[in-house]
Amino acid sequence: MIRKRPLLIVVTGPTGSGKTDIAIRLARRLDTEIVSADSRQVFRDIPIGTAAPTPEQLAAARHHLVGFLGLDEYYSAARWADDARTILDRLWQTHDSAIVCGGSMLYIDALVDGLDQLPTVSQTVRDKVLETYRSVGIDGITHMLEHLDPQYLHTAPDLSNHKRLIHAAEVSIEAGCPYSSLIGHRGNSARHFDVIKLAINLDRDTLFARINARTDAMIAAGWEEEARRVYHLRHLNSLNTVGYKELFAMFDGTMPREIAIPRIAKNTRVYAKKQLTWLKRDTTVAWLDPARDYLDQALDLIK
RNA sequence: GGGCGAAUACCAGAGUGGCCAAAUGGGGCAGACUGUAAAUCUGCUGGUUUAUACCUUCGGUGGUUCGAAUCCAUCUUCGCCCA
Repeated sequence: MIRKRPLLIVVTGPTGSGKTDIAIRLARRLDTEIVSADSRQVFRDIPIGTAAPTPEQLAAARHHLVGFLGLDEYYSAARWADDARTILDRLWQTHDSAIVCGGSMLYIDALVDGLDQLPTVSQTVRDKVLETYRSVGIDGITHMLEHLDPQYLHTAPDLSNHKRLIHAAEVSIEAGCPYSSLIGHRGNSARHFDVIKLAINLDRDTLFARINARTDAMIAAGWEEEARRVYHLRHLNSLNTVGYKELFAMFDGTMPREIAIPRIAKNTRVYAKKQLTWLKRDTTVAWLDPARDYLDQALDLIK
């Protein structure tokens, strides 16, 4: 297959839908490699709880951006997109295609559609805004934005979301100009590669049954011991994650085991639903039919 | 056989005369999303396509009352206690 432009094949779908297996089959078939698009699998030391590719899977196809970061290291969609681009560009020197596989939809969009250029917020500014939030609450942040970026307050889709308000305030301070003046330009940077997005579409019952079973399997595989080893780091964002939150609460004694384990499965289902909501509005997604062989469909679509 | 208590929406559970289609939690459904996103946030969850509107609900039936999930009678079921 000779292509004028390199091809990026995105394999995505809700958690527990079997993305990794398909990506590996595709990679072997196309003789290429996989870049993981998973905001938690990037971290070291938590492979069980993040359902990271197993050693066997890693041996079956070359994976990138898995388990390479310390739990205390800062990371973001923008950084991931940069890292992914670096790897992909290198890959495309010797391959026509490459695969991105994962369920972190924001990360995938950052790579495919680009993000607006924003300054990286310094720790000083971060602390300052956070201090305001802690002492005055979300009203304090809203008040800051009335001066920093009143426009954002008018257009913000959700004024109850403190994380997003805080982010707008931080960026405005760091950049010295309103956050809203910096965004809205993404997509301007023309891609030099083609993209095909494949998403797995299992029916809800099947997907949820798989998630429930996987939760049990992860526990059986030693998830609790893994979580205990990182318990002392529980305040880190990297561990503000489905599963670890519930296990930590269980270790703390604030949540009984018979509540915690089912809740992990439940919160994973909720997460899967959020991923589906995100994908649903992405009109560029090609949904794979679970009744047919995924690899055949993928290969048909790539032609 | 006798005594007491309880029956509320998918579940648990508040409510004890009008402000109740009924708190709260769980579960479910739907949505938002451009820099820690497996995060964070939002809406709905009796029916009527919309509703500051109407209709049907709080175990069954019958009453009292201008008005009942709330009071009375009775029946049914469940729990506890005494035999």
